[in-house]
Amino acid sequence: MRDRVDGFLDQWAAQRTDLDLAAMGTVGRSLRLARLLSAGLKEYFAAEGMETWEFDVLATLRRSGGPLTPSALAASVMIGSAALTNRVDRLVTRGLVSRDAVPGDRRSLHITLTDEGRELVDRVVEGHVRNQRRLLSGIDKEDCRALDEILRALLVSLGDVP
Amino acid sequence: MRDRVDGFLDQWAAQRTDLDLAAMGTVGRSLRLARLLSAGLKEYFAAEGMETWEFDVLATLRRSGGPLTPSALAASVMIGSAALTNRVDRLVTRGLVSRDAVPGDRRSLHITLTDEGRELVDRVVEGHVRNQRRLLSGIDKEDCRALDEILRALLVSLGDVP
DNA sequence: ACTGGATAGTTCGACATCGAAAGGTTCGAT
DNA sequence: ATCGAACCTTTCGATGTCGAACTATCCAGT
Repeated sequence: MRDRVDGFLDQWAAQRTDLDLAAMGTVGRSLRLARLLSAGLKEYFAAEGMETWEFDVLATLRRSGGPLTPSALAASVMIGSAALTNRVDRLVTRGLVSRDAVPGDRRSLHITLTDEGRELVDRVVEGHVRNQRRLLSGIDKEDCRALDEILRALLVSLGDVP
Repeated sequence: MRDRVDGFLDQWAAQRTDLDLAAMGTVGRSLRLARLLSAGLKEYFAAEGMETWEFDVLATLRRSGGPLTPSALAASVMIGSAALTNRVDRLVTRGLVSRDAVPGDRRSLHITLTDEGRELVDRVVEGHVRNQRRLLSGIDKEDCRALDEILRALLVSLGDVP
């Protein structure tokens, strides 16, 4: 069973016999997998009339259990503060979140889920986890657990720690 | 050893005790790893005075061993044809590739590496593979092999086959 | 109090990407 | 031969993101 990355590596091996390509394969597969998974997630959200970024923001608020500041949201979603302002604007327009003053610090804000926003994310997240299971259904439970542990070790080694 | 994704899952578990979050962890880690790896690659290319997309295009041409059409390039790099036109324009300006007519089919073109482009990619790819090894140095060789095989199986199941 | 430096969020301009439409070219069926 | 369908690439308009500049607010040291 060969994937597209195997093809890339074959091509490189034919052109440059001096390179050690093992790492290139692993990195290439990781990047490629992420693109395919993103596409798979997007597909489900689109079927729910939603953009991926909308779910990202709403889900971050939902799982945190309370309001978040724009800075915290931006950091969590891994985008710049400018892009976040834009996203919050549109979510406010759609009535899914609200911008509230923070008592005690007038520089800051609280982004809060509205009832409608909360109901939406609570409904959509259920199909979302089903969709994620579907995307991973090509490998068995044991491989999934092994994958998880290796990915965690790699993430930690790259500094992705709390 | 816990990563950021473990934190996300804890938050979800605290808010929604009814969800099975295993798949969410795996997908989340894959996406997060890809972002960190991309950042790590970008760092090296920047040190070489290069953008990631430039290496993508040049490397695709280099490993294929000969000219490619814009369509083939766009498919390989996973971008739209419009974006590719833009990229090729800039690479032509920098003298790294050329656009040549295809004898026998005037609809199409050949994008060809210039000598300068080929020398550049041949030099940069060596540091690139070293950099990739560095990014993966947090896990041992055996885990790397296991990771590779699981990723390949997953990619194939998602349709990423030649 | 007051002032200088940090912090929070928004606005602005530049830029890359995408989808759709357009402009040329080739191939096959009549 | 010719017409239309299929194909390849570029152009165009819209959108989303980023970095930098900007405004407002807070805090620490004098």
